Amino acid sequence: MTAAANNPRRTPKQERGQDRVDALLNAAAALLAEGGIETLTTNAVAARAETHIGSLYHFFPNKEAILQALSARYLEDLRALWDTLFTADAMISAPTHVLIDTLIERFAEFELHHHGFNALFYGSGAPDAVQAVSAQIGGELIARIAGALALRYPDLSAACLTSAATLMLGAVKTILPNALPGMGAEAESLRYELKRMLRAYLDVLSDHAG
Amino acid sequence: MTAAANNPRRTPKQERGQDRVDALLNAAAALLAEGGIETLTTNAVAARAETHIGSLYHFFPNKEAILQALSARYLEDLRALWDTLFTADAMISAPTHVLIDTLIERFAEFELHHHGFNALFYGSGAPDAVQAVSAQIGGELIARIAGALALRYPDLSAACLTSAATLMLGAVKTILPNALPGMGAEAESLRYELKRMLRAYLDVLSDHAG
Amino acid sequence: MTAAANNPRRTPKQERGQDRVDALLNAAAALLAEGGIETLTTNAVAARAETHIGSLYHFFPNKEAILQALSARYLEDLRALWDTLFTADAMISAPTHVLIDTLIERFAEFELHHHGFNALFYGSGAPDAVQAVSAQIGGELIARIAGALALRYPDLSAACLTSAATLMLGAVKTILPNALPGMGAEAESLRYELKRMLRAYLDVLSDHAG
Amino acid sequence: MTAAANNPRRTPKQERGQDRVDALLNAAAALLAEGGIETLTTNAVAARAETHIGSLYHFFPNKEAILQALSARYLEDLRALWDTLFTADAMISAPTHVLIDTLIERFAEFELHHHGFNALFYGSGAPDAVQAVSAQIGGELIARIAGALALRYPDLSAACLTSAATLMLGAVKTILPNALPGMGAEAESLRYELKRMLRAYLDVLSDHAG
DNA sequence: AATGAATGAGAATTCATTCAT
DNA sequence: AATGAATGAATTCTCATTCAT
Repeated sequence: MTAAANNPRRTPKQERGQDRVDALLNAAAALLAEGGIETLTTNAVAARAETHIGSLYHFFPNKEAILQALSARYLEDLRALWDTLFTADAMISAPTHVLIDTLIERFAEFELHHHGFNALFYGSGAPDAVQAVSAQIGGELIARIAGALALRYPDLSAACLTSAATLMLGAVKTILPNALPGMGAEAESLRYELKRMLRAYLDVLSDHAG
Repeated sequence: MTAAANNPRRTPKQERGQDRVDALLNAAAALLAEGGIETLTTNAVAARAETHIGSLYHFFPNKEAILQALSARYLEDLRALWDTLFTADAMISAPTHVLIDTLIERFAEFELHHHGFNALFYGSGAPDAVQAVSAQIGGELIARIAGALALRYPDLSAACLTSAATLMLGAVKTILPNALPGMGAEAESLRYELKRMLRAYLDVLSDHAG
Repeated sequence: MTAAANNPRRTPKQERGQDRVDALLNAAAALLAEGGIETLTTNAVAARAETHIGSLYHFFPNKEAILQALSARYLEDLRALWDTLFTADAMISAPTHVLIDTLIERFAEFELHHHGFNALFYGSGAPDAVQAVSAQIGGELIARIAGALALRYPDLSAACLTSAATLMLGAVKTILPNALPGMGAEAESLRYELKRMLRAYLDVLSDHAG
Repeated sequence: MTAAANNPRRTPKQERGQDRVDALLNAAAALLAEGGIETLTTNAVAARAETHIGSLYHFFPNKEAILQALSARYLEDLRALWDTLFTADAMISAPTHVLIDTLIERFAEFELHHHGFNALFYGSGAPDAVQAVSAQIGGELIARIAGALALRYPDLSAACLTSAATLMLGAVKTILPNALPGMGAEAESLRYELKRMLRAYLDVLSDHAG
């Protein structure tokens, strides 16, 4: 259960191996999207990836390692997305409503294209393995949000920035999964109000002594 | 077998039964508080309640029923609290910051006094049984929040009120468990920012066409 | 893996339960006798006891606990036997050859009547679980032998007595399983020589400054 | 693929093969010494030898073959040692205490220098594969001890000699691993007593009608 | 009603061995 | 010969639920 123990059992050195790893992660993501962590059993992952339980353990030392690898893949894509959207320039000069719009809409898109991300990131009452992975993603996101806010609101204290980031991420992560495009009128309304709330919050954020 | 049989005034059966049910629910709540849903096994509940697995199934048809009963108990207390705090009068005439303060502080208190409530209500990536129970609590709370908001913002559409309520509850439920009194400076800061966010949101809520 | 964790999961309170426990231990002993620790799988024990794997784990928290319970049963019988044979009187006044004869023959009998004892006690290159149990039995036996020798050779130091006891027990435990009555002429010869060796050793034991 | 092919003097294949075999056997010995037979998995052996599981199965048809090869290597060294120590001359003319001293001290040394030997030879409750290998080593040693004793005690029957050899080897093999130099005072005492026992036994051996 | 034993499907993980490249 | 991915039976252990007493 140590960090070291969860490294991939071995780095696949053959193409076949990398394919398998991908197939396994895709299978895990699909299961996560469909039935949540409850249905994510190692046997199910192997079956879904059309391989065998032994192969799964050839590449991953245990179940948690699968979740971590999946999380790493998500984080990578998330970082790439972030770097595109929230450049220093944008954080300093873009109007608030644009920032918020971008945040919500592009994150919604991300979730639509990354099955399983929700189950992984939004798991609160979940197994420790998921909690850990979720915390890792959350930690990085909070740091990034706080960092971006710092550019825009340079007078705020670090503590205040972190709280604001935590708050904003919390709101997004709780609401967004039920407010994705294509989920109906209620979802649209929710997304709209979520934006209003975040905008209103950012508008008062600088009033703060920090 | 003798003393009891000769005692005409022994505790009525139903009361004994209710005691057992309470003990079982308390046990479930304690387990939930300590180890989350993962550790809430039927055998553990029975053991913790100092009764037997057979007895548990006398009173509850299955595991989910325990969670539902527990949820019902929480809801009862929650309703009582709500009725005290958010009367029509208060919703109409109290200043926004008082409403928000009350909401956050009294809910925080509630959570501190209701072990296991968090695990039950805040479970996202959790077993279906918990999801269902959580949705039930959430549904009622959203209805009440929306109803209360309707008194204060009579021009808003039902859809908008529901979205606002969903949003507010979502923010509270995600942030509060990590922002309870006694959890340190970071928690205080988080609670403070949470209040600011909700206040800012309410302040813009009436700007809406609905 | 702690000692506490290996206590019986619960003390069987119904007759059926104690029967099951006995059946499980007998099954474990039989498997041990027939195929050694290798064949002692929890499923095999349950099957042999004509019960189910779940029942096994109803009574024993894990595999090691089975071995420990079995070991406890053996130890009990062993203690009873020892108390009969090696009274203080016998240790002081019986001729050496009688003591040795008694030791070998009665222990041989014990082994014949306690299937599985060998596999449990004589396991050197075995799983940790067996090592531990074996060490427990060995420790008690060495203490008893040393204690008995102390009565007979009061001038010897504790260290010398312990070494002597270790030595004697080691010789017996290695040789006896291959030298039981009914195993043929070679076995008889071995048993005979074993007695000679132990007698010779006891005869020189008192020559020691200690 | 080029340099090697152009080098007419590259290492002959067999030698490379022998190197691999040696590396594998050393790896097996190391694993045996460190964690016993339990940790000796084929994959672990390959990894430890810095080769691959496929290569292992190039040289050994199965796991048991590794143990047998290792055993053969030990036997070779053991034979060389034996031939040095227990010449016919020594067996006939050396004083008993010198013989016993030599036996114990040189065998102890052997064990210190041959990691894994203990696990292989002293395994009683162990997998069949080990049992077989152990029996092989034991058989040869008993034959040699019996043969050597025959020179010293020409009147004894073959049966008696074999029993005596079995007995002596049994005592040594059980006690010695816990009585090696460098293991502390208790170990010294044990080794001392072991010598006394064997000496006492040899001293009475010739009293026998046989 | 109370007790607690019984059931068995299913979960995670291991490992000797095979085989395609 | 070397590499390392593939295979899958076997193992330990869990837990919701049923049922005999």
